[in-house]
Amino acid sequence: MSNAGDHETSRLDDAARAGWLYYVAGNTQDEIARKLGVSRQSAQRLVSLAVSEKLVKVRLDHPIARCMELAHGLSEKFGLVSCEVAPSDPDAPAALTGVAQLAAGEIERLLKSDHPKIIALGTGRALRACVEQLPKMDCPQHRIVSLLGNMMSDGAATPYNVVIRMADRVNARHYPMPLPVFARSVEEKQLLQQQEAVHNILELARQADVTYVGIGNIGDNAPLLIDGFVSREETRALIKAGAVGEITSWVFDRSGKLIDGLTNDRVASAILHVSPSKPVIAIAVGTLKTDAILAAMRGRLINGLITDEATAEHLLNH
Amino acid sequence: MSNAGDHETSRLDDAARAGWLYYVAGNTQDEIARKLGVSRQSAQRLVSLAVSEKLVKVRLDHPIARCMELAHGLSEKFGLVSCEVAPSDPDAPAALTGVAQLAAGEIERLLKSDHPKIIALGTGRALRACVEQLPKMDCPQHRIVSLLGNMMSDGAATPYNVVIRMADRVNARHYPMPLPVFARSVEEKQLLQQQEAVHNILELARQADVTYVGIGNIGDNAPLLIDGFVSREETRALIKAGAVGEITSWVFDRSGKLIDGLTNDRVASAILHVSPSKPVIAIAVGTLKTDAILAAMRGRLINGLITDEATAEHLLNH
DNA sequence: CAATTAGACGGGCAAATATTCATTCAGACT
DNA sequence: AGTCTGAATGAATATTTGCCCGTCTAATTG
Repeated sequence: MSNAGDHETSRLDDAARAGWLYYVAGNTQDEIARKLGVSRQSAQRLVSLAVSEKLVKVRLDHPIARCMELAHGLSEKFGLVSCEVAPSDPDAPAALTGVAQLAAGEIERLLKSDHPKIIALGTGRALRACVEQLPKMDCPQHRIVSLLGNMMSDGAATPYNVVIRMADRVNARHYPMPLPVFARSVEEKQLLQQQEAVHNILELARQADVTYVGIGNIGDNAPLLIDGFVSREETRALIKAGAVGEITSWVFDRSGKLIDGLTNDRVASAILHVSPSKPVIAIAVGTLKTDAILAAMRGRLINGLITDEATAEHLLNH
Repeated sequence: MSNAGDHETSRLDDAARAGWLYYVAGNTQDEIARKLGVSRQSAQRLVSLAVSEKLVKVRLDHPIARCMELAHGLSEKFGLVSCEVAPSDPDAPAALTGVAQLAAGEIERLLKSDHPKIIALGTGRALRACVEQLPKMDCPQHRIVSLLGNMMSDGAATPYNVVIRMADRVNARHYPMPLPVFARSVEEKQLLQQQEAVHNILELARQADVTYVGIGNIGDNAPLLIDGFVSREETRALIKAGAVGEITSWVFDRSGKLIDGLTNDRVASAILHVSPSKPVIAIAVGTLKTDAILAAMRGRLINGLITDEATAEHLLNH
């Protein structure tokens, strides 16, 4: 017993020595092997033992480090395939620019690919801000498709038309959806979606390689209400039915399940299709939205998230 | 100006991201390159930037780490070619076993070499304890030579006969010095050293590839006094002449210079020869000895040290 | 506006590191 | 004693990393 213990501790001592020489003194494993009088392989084993035994602790002195940890934590906890957290600007915690730049960077990287991609987009302020950050590019190989109508029910254009703006910037083929966001009735919705053009666009959206969406909360300050898509009475009914958030106007409850009936009967938007190889990434910032974001992640409506530090903190602390 | 600053910070941000992914998340630089959308080379540059900008801090959670730091500090401060620090046992701070094991390990490594080596040894409790830790070995290729006589002036054997004990253990040729430690007079010393055998041994000692010695303090509890080599009056005279320590009975002052006259006139031991390729390593423990050790290092009487944590701390804080 | 120059970039290659695998060795158990 | 087992070892090999160098870009200067 005492022998085994001694043996173990002396091995750990050596591991610590090797770890120190490697990480602190910057020796190569060959040098460590020489100094400790063991073979190079053994030195390597000692170093990796020091790591696996958690003897070496690495810390990163930079605000970004916290963001990386939060992103990692969110990915783990909610099984996301992709998660990025931008530093919050303490002066303007609600500002979108950090997140918008981060998301724009990711999209830009995507667009640089030579392989043709289908990119599906929702709407929303965050997404709009992000598109504004995109540089001029020339990407005729890609296609950008809208997930939801660009009209109000009365035919007016919707305020945050992301697809057209983006296609404009990056010069890609694009497919805005020539529909209202909500049909006036279930029958009208079916009628509209039977049009061949609409059908094709919905099919394209289904095949999208990546999908970026915003997330809206439900309540007095809900985007859907503010932008005039749903009435105050409808909002009340939705809340009563347990609604906490919406993505492309599809309203869902606390567990991320779509609400049956009510406005969802008349939503003309494409339905989301999540799979690990076809990420659906939400861009959403703000503590008001945490319930909606949490629900969307729980219900696997999304499998990717781009947010800011403050929101990420809230999400990890329920 | 603001552009340059922004550029720099965003570069550091990326460096921090890369550093985090590399050191915390354990990604390879290829993966980082893919995730950050840059070339592998750039990812490598970012990681090394994070290191050179001191964004990554490594800490080792193990008592050994402190010892390594102390050893490093001592090497730097006193230009040692070799320095090792053993953890002090808090229960028995004066115990030699930690240091003895460490030194034995180093000697064992040396003995494992196939190249014939000449190893010169002094005496002392520390060295003796160290030799006791050596395992049985078979090293006929090496030679072990004594730096100083193994007799009292009256012909009795000296108490800590290290050479014979060690040669016994490792089965090497050995050369004990058939002399008293101190001659009775300058004339006797010259006479003794003119013997051919003694002359050869001294020459061998001069050529030694490595030399291990103890360090003694001077004073009421000096080994030289306790073991009966010098009298109380001689000790007083030595202290008056500025003596603070001795190595192989050669007495030196605060700055590491050998004392002129007094007992040094009659010392029959070999004189130490220090050079970077022929290290002279002291094995010395105890806060009583710090002055002696400091002096020996200052005067370049030694260029290597094996000690324990507590002593090392004292040495570094003057 | 042209010339110069500092710095970033990526290809290619050598060094360093990680992993696999067959072998050895010490201790446990029959 | 013989045999088994599991850990440790070093050779071989695969992967990863670090660095040099020619090229390119963009900013600065005359």
